[in-house]
Amino acid sequence: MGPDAIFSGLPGDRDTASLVLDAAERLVQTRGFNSFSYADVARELELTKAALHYHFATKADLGEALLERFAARFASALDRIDAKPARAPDKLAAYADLYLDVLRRDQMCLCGMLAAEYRTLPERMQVIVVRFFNDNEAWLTGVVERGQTEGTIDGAVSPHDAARSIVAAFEGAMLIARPFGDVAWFQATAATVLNGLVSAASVPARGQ
Amino acid sequence: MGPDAIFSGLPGDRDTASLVLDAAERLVQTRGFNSFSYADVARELELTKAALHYHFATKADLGEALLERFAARFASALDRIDAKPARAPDKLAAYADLYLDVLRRDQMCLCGMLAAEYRTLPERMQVIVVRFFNDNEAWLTGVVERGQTEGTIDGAVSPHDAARSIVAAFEGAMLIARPFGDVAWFQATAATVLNGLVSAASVPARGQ
DNA sequence: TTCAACCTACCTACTAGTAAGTAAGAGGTC
DNA sequence: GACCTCTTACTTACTAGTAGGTAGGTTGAA
Repeated sequence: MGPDAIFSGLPGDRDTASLVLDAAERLVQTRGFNSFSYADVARELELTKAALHYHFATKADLGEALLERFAARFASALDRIDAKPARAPDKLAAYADLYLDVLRRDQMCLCGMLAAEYRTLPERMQVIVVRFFNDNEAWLTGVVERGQTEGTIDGAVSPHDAARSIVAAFEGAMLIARPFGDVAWFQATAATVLNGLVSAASVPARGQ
Repeated sequence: MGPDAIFSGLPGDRDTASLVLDAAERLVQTRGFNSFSYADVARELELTKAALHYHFATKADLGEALLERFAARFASALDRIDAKPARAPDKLAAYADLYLDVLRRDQMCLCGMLAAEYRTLPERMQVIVVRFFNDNEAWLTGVVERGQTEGTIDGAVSPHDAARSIVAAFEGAMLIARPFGDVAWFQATAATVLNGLVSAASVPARGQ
């Protein structure tokens, strides 16, 4: 479904700046922002550290560019889900697949990783991380609301709370599934959470 | 309820090794394992780095000791919950309070933080982190099972899956609530998740 | 007098970041 | 089409500072 690499930037552009962002992104999502260095990226791209500083003067600039690109790509992934006519549970499943794609590459969600490191991040990066979670919450709230209107989502839960529990569960499931090296851990947990939100009326039996 | 500081080691012992662990623990839970240094701890305790190396020869040793102490303290916190006669939903609420206590200090769960940094950790630390999540899962599975037997937890969900969704949601909620600087974010999300597991039969109305 | 618990003084490796220089090319002018 | 200027995308060689870690000496109490 949809083009691959929605979360992680597989090289579409071939210009150096994009390649730097690609490498840095992968490093952040596997090791963390504080646990990779310009030297790591330089080695990988067979450039010098100074060349990287030419494109991104400081590590904070690099991090910011990373987040901006990620936010744009993520927003368009949500747009793509919105574009298809589907009922809420299917949209939520598609949303889960975004996470799953990242986890399959043994990576953590970029903003999830940066949330852990939050207190050590440059201020402008902090702002974008918070915005990411806000946007997710808003998008999910909308999906849940429409699901309740169409009768596919349990009407007893507040859409806002439901949205929060989805982001929290998905981020947490990713965080934990990665040390376990177990993609199925994420899948089962995500399914359980989403199942709990599905309207009893719209499902014949709730047994597994 | 219960003694304070179940997650974080407020100084009970006054010996240097414990004080080092206390300081390191707080630093890990706010900044991460790779984002604090022996120099940070030394400065705080007004010691030299060499003195720290006397107590914990390497940073890996320090991290391991940190995890062992944390695991022991966490296990005894779970024992304390088990000791009180209470129904499953109350035990799960008490479990949520363990997380809440940490978050109130603007800290991340130790193992949650280390899960994010997993790929950069010394091998022996990795093993303990995974064990922590396994133990949590096992304990929660037991609570959910007993809850289903006593009729307080919805019987339709597999206890194992329910347990996983609880750990995931709590860790994720903590991860996200911290950048928001909003303890209520965690509380609302945790309540939503737990509410979703409570048996419909045991609750008169499910509205908020 | 022994020994735990330090300290001084260091080391090597790495961190982000900078200064100064350069090869290759674009764009305009005569 | 030859010359000049300016830009892009780097390089080499460096800085100050920090990382974890160590060798060897000091101190005070049992």
